[in-house]
Amino acid sequence: MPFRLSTRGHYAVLLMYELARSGDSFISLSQISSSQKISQGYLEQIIKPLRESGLVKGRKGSGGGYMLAKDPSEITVGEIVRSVEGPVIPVKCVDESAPLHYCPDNCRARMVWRRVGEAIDRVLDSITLSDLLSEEGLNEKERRNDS
Amino acid sequence: MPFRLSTRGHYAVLLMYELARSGDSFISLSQISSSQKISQGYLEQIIKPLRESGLVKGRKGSGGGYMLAKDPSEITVGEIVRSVEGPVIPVKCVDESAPLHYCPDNCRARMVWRRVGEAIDRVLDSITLSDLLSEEGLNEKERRNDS
DNA sequence: TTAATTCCTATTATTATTCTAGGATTATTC
DNA sequence: GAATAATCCTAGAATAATAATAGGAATTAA
Repeated sequence: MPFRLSTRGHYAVLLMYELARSGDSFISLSQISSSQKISQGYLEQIIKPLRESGLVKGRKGSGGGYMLAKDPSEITVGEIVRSVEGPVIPVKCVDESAPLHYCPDNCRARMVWRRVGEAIDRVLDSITLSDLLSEEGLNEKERRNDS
Repeated sequence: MPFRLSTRGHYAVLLMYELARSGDSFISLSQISSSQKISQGYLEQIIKPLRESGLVKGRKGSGGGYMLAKDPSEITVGEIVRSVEGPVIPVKCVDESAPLHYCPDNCRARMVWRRVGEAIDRVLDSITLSDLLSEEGLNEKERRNDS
């Protein structure tokens, strides 16, 4: 199926949502692993880039864990997904950073893929963790966008 | 990278674009295979669902090949992509057709994935093969959408 | 009848994703 | 200060998805 998000990005959002729910305290991955039924080792790999891009901070040792490094209202789903999966580039031939973007000749459709990527980013960037915390907020936003 | 389109969908659009360019004559896959540098066997697999959903028609035998079954203005990129790759469902837990959509608990983000899928479909369905034939047409549409 | 093509299915090869294993480091708690 | 609980790090195995190949049957035009 086209345009799938791998579990990596999916779990990353879930993970960040759980941290957002817990506010100002450190939560261990083992807690999230057992509550969300996701392998702890996999979570460790997923949270690494989130830490490196300054979205979460970790504390080692007993009683340690992770917590958000910013207010939930300042973290978008787009930042989370791009942090763990890289930029949204539906088709290689629209990758600006790859100078040798080989594409079977005459790919007139490039514009389409570029626009798809922008549309995805627009949705992802319009939703913050605090929107997810209150379903009300999310639905309001939706109503506003659809009108 | 997230939300990627596989070569299957990419090639399908390329293929349909080539057929659209050639108008009312049958074009063989071997021609497209050599001009676009795509394996002919792979093209055969890709064009099968396109034929089954009535977007192209094939003629066997010498001088045979494929041509569009409708006017290019009546074929959208969305129809092509969904025909060869299935529906746009970024994350399993928003798949309506799968009754057992298991999702790690409390997936508040479902709304996000649903909205991403809709945004992708909106872009894909707004562009027809005849839009691709004239770059002008495509750019005009873009200007209209962005304003 | 021959050549060119679609049409069909199974299998292999390649790549990407998901998960596991094992350990090093750091902090807390007893 | 020792035990424990956690992050932090890397390599690799297992699994799944994607891309490509192979070999042929059926059909049509020349």
